[in-house]
Amino acid sequence: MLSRRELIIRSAGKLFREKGYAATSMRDLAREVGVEAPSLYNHFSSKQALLRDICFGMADEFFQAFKNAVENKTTCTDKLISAGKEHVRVIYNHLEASVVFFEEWIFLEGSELNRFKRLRKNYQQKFKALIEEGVNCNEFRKIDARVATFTYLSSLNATHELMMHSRNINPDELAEQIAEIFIKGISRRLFHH
Amino acid sequence: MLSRRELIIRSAGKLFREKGYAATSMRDLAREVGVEAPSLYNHFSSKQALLRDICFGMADEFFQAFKNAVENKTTCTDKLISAGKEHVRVIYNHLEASVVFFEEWIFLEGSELNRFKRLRKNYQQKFKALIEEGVNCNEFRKIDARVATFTYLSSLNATHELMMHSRNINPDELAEQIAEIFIKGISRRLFHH
DNA sequence: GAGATTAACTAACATTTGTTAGTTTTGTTG
DNA sequence: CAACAAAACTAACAAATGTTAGTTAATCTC
Repeated sequence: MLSRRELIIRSAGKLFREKGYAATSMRDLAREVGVEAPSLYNHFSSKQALLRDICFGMADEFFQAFKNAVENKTTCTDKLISAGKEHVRVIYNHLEASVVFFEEWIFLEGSELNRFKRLRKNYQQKFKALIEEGVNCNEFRKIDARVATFTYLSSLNATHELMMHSRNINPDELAEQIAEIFIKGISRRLFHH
Repeated sequence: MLSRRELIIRSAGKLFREKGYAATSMRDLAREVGVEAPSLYNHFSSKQALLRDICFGMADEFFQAFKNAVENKTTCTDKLISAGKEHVRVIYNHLEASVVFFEEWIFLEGSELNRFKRLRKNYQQKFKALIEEGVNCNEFRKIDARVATFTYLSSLNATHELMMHSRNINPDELAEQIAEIFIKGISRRLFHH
């Protein structure tokens, strides 16, 4: 059973994704939940608080997934593939919220905005570190780690668009294919993996 | 010299990128231009018309750039690299408007929204066709062209974020690096190109 | 079943929104 | 300089916004 609070968050995620945070009114959200707008304030202190919960909730998910992904893996290649898979799996499991996480975080206000940016940078940094390590130990070619990180993550992030439009896509396979292209692209030898 | 109309479009691009279409008011835009809000209506019939001009103007740019990119190129590899470079160059030359093109088009209304989606699909199709051709003539591995297209384009599109934050990046070099990773990733032999 | 908590409701608020009407200023052309 | 067009202005509109106040219904605890 879905708690009231959970239902509101989920509905907010749906609407924020469809119409964007700014274009979604509390009355829109209330209609979706099946309630009058002021009732929402019994569960959340503000519209901003809803966005905050979604964005930072998703941040937690991504960090947790990364942690699980890399443990028990040895090579940078394996770690990057696994992290990519887990990343896409999080998106798949939270299709609506993850779009909010990717595209609506700009509407976070004040210190929360900065906190969010810091978290995001931190997460990217984890991927970058793996790539740099791979370069240093000759697992990968001498590439610009910044550009490579960026290339990999933007491909992974964009999967939400694919999965949104055809829900029966297998996220593991999708991530696998992206990872394969990327890893081959930065590897020393072909058929390395 | 910047025509009045041009100045308004450019300011709208800047604000739509910074705050999003929905969260940018005509009064915000007027302040940016240095004028009162109703004066804007001497140049544009509505807020929506501004968005329309930006989005479809950018679509033209991308299509034109692609056309220029592939002519006089023979292999699929060369075409894909060149198209990638031109694509990133368009983004670089219109940093603000291109972000609007990528992220704010959802606020297009009615038939314009559908027309835009069609254009976008059409453009992606051009890349996909190149990749499929490359697979058929054994230039590339047997990969899923849909996923590969998607991987390449999302990396290219995301460059706006990088270039926005450090304007002195060389767009050609950036595109070159991304293309190199991607092409190696889908090629038959390493050091093929 | 009394009392207390939770969560819904209605009514209303001050602002902000895109846009129109009508008027005045500015700049160009004969 | 007269005439005209372009583009600015002020005032105002109806609608929508996030949120608060105050109240009532439902649910749980003892």
